[in-house]
Amino acid sequence: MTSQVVTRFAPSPTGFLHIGGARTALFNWLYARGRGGRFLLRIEDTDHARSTQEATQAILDGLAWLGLDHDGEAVSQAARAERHREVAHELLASDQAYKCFSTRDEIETFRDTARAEGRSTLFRSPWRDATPDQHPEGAPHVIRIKAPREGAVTIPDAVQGEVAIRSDQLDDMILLRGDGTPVYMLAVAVDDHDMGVTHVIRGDDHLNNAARQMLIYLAMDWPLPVYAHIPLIHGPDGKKLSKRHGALGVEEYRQMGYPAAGLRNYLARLGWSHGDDEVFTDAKAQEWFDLSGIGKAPARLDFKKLDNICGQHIAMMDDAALRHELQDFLAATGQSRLDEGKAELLEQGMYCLKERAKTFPELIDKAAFILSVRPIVPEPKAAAQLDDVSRSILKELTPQLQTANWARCGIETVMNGIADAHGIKFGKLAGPLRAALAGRSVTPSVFDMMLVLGRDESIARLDDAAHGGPDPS
RNA sequence: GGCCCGUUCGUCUAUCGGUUAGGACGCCAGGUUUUCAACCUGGAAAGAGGGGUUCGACUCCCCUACGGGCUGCCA
Repeated sequence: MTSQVVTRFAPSPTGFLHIGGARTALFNWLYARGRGGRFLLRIEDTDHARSTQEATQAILDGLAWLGLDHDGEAVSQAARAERHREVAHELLASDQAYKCFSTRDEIETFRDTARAEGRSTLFRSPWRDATPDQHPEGAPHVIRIKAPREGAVTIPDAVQGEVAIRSDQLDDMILLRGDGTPVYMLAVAVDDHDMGVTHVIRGDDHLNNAARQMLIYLAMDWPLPVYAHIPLIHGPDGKKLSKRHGALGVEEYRQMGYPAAGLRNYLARLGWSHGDDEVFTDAKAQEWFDLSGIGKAPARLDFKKLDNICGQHIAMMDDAALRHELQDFLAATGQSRLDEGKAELLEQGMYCLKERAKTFPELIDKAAFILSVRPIVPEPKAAAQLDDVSRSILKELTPQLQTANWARCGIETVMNGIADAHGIKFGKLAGPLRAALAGRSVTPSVFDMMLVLGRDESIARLDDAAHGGPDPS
């Protein structure tokens, strides 16, 4: 293999893993994984003031939960400062960068007058063509790149097409600050190159930056990566995603009980499509994902669709896997895990629950009949179903169930028999049975509940209901 | 202000010069049903506006409007 695909996700550790960042990571992951490539992680922690260890951990946790595994250790950008400086000095040596002694005040003044005169505010340093003997001895200075003054830089972008930025829009950006620390643009270009990144897939807020970073590639004579600037995600109102839209961090989605597989699927479809395919596995997503399928317009978050996709994923998930994810969800939300007995029963009953839930809390709610223990205390609505008449029917029912063939058809036969004997339809019986078995008026099928609970537990619950009540005498 | 990017049903999107503009979510109606859900059937619903180019534009070009981004010794 001559050219292995290498992608990367490069978040700055200033907070939790943003849902938009998660999608960027997903796209990079899908692209690399679908091509037998490598997916790298780089923490852009060069801003010491804002970067925190907690944020780094939160990002790592978020990626882990989402199942976006990266290859190798996460790279700390800050730790590579020496290498960034090295490149800056190489550029200086080859006369493609220069020392600039302009002070912040001077630059400020330059911008003010430029603005006042309606000219470009891009700073033009007077030091660009100065010779070393003109440099003030030991004065503080930054190192700037010599950006081309003529022509344009054209970014070949796999999503946006060829985007040309005229040189008069590009200033001699700073490479090394006055204190010698490297600036973001330098660090990104150097790191991407050194890490062998072949495809830079990132938010289109970096589209303009790509031209600046290309300047470094060009000056160093490095081969360019393939750029793919993807549109950002917007809130349901079409505005830039912000706190008022609710959930921003993937951790919040986890807390809400969305399965990671469903979130991956939903996020993948946001801004990317493969014909009419809506619901798919990771394997399919990896197989299908391609830069050419990415759209150019920003997409809005739609929780209704997220719900639906997640519901479908829960429905198609393996019962044992679902059981474990549910336990993890409970633990992650500070709830206690189910004991093994309940968990086992839940797994057995999963077949009649999983097609009814879009999130884990919903699944747990639907599983109330499994999780609750006798005596079942019916909710008001369910209690209303247990009148004297239905109680007496339940009393009749239990002995018959005792000897019934404990299978769907066997139970059904008994139920229909009882209903017939009382000249009612089975539907009339279902309400009281729900109340007795689950204490609720909305439940899965009564047959499924009885099958999952087993003969003894079912009969015990029916007995409880038949003999309970406000005035048994 | 300058530059860059974007604009198909309410939402996610298909279409890559010729289609009754397709699908999905949601919504509405009907059906099935043992409640809810699920499921089945049907329905309403779109090319931002204006100019070109062309035999023919959602599709190509220009303008406008709107939205977003960049324009830092932030990342």
